[in-house]
Amino acid sequence: MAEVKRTESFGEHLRGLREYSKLTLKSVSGQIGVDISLLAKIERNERQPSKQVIKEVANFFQVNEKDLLDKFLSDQIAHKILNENGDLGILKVAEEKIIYLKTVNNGK
Amino acid sequence: MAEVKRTESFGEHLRGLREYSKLTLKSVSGQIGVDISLLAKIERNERQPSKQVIKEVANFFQVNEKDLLDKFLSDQIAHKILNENGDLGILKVAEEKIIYLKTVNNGK
DNA sequence: TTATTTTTGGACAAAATTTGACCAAAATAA
DNA sequence: TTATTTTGGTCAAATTTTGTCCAAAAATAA
Repeated sequence: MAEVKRTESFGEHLRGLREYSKLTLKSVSGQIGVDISLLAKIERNERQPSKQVIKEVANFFQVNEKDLLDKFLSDQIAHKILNENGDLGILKVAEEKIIYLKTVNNGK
Repeated sequence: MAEVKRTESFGEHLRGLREYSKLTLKSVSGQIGVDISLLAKIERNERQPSKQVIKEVANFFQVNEKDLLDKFLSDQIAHKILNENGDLGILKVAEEKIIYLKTVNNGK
């Protein structure tokens, strides 16, 4: 199996899965029903995958869908902070807010 | 000065600043040139502040603009993870990605 | 109480962003 | 070369976000 790199982007990961399987974009795009050009752009992080695409890709490559979604989410967060020039400390604050909101909205 | 609560949302913070100053929405909205209803919604986290609004608010209340922006950013990240049901571990991964990308894109 | 002020909630169109689809050119492989 | 694969760009449709406006609700003052 391809090695797991934590800093790898969603697109890189997806491309890795496909190349490891020795499949072409055409083949994968055909089987999961996603436009070939769109899929190529997702692999290059030029377009975002929809939830539907993430699900189909996970099924197709037999990987955990939640893990894939989380990988995509961490990409989005990293890029948001990078292009807003946000401080790294934001992440700790965000974590506290999440924990706080989870307990406050407990039940709801 | 009003106490600093780390888990406080951007809107709550903004409302706190205004109430601490004993000013009405009308007064503040008039002085910074933002529609009163929009400002009220921002305080209730029903609308997002634009960068411009954040800047004007920071100037008006004499608080650090970057801190305010970071407070807003941490809100956005917290909510994103909460409504995508993302794992808390995402934050650590995002941090690694940010550090990685900063060194990789060093100079650019 | 009534009158005034303040805040909220919703509707609306304009603007901005995101989406999937398509096709031709570029790059790679046979 | 030819065939295959990947890339880069355009496009309109769909979706989301934006600021503005107004009326109702809530709070405060008289």
